Amino acid sequence: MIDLLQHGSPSLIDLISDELWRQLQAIGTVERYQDGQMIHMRGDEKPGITVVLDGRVMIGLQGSEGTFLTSSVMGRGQCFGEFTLFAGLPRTHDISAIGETQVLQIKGKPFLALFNAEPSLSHALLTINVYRTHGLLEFLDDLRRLPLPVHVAKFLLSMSESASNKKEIQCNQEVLAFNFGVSRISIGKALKKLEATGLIEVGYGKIAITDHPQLRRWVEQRCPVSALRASRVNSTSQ
Amino acid sequence: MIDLLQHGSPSLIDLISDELWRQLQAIGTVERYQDGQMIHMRGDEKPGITVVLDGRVMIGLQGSEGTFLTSSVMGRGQCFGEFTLFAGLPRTHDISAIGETQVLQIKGKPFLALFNAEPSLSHALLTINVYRTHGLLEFLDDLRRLPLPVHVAKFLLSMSESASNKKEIQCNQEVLAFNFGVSRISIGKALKKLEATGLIEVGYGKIAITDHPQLRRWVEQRCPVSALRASRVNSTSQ
DNA sequence: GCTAGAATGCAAACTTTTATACATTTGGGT
DNA sequence: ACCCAAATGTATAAAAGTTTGCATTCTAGC
Repeated sequence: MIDLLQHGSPSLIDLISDELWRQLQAIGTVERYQDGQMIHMRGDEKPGITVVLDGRVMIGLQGSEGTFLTSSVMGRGQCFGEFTLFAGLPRTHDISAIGETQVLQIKGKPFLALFNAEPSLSHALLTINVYRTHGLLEFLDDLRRLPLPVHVAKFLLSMSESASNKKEIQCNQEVLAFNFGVSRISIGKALKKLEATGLIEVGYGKIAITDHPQLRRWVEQRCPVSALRASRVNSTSQ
Repeated sequence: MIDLLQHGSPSLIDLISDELWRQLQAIGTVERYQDGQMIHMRGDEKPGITVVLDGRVMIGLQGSEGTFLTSSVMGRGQCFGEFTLFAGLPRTHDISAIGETQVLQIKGKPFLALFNAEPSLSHALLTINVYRTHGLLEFLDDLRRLPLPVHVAKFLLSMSESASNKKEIQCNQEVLAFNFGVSRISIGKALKKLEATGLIEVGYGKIAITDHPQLRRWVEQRCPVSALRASRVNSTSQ
């Protein structure tokens, strides 16, 4: 799954202890949603944290006539809503379910109470947000500095690391194009260019990385700084 | 000052109590740097938080040919280094002083101790990072969706709010161009277009907003959520 | 197997952006 | 008041990206 917020950032469930996770579940309520159902709407005033338990949620903005512009997609363990809690502002995005989805909904007050009592929870939240900030900054940097094919290659590498199948990334070119803010045609050209090196293979709704280490080297040679970071995620949980 | 990380996000000093600020100062050490002096280097392993006390710091990457590519500039009250603490990775950027600069350097261990004992500190840090994430996401969204002149206008508006002088933004076109990832020429054209509306005035190393509310309306007319491009980029399921 | 819908490939005309080069303007410093 | 480096304006060719339209390929579902 292609995503700017999620990619590279660890999940809340992975970052906290089983005990703390149980506590969170105790103060929250499980909600079930059908495919396409709205979970939150832009402008909602109720602050709270949501954790995806099962399925996926789509974060974006509802356009006119049912069109939806996605900013982010989150899967199991990912959480969102921190902005309503820590910035004290209403929801900035619409959030809806992809497929049958279960989420844990935790209201602002009980969450903050636990947050104040459990440093490991704030530690985990901070870790997530620090990774998100960092990932976004780096993506933006690359957007400004790298030619499209190189940037795409780098992104594919980093996606493949958090994917279930390391060799193959499940995404169509249109979604990819939107992430990079360019047209499908441009992405197509960039992918063709990469394919010509023999390091990736463009499929139908998927992209395969045929030679991982070689592609990494190819990207590193083309980055102005040796900017490809090791993706070592050591959860500093206590 | 033009900056993606800082703009819109509150400063640490503003977010915490005087008492907590004193405690932070007690466990940190004040360091002084001359203009251009290095404060941290990419790759440094020492984790810690730094708070700018006076002057400014430049966060960026040393390019291949001795050039410095700025990612961010931070002023009094802003803090950085959370990534070294909460992601457990070495410094990802070079950081150097702009002008005579004082910073409060707090080592990882004492900071985390205070962090664990004081929920208001973690609350403040989270607030900062949540704002940063949000600001970056929105900027990225605008980059993909808005024509350059509209995006520039929106950015100028948001900059002017955190500027010392609300009517005038101190920045040259080259810096602006880098922030948007386009050439100086493109920014120049966009600014000329905006100037033609009479809502801003382009000066030498500065941009003046002549009619704040009118410019705001001008931007809103051109990027309402309801009028987003009706592209079928994202279907409800994959 | 078929088939329909989705995804991709491709080409031509086009718009936008870039790079380059140079002229002009500005404003701080001596 | 002058000088000069920095910032901006402008022009043109080249490169990159977009739009449009349609052909082709793939795959899930019957």
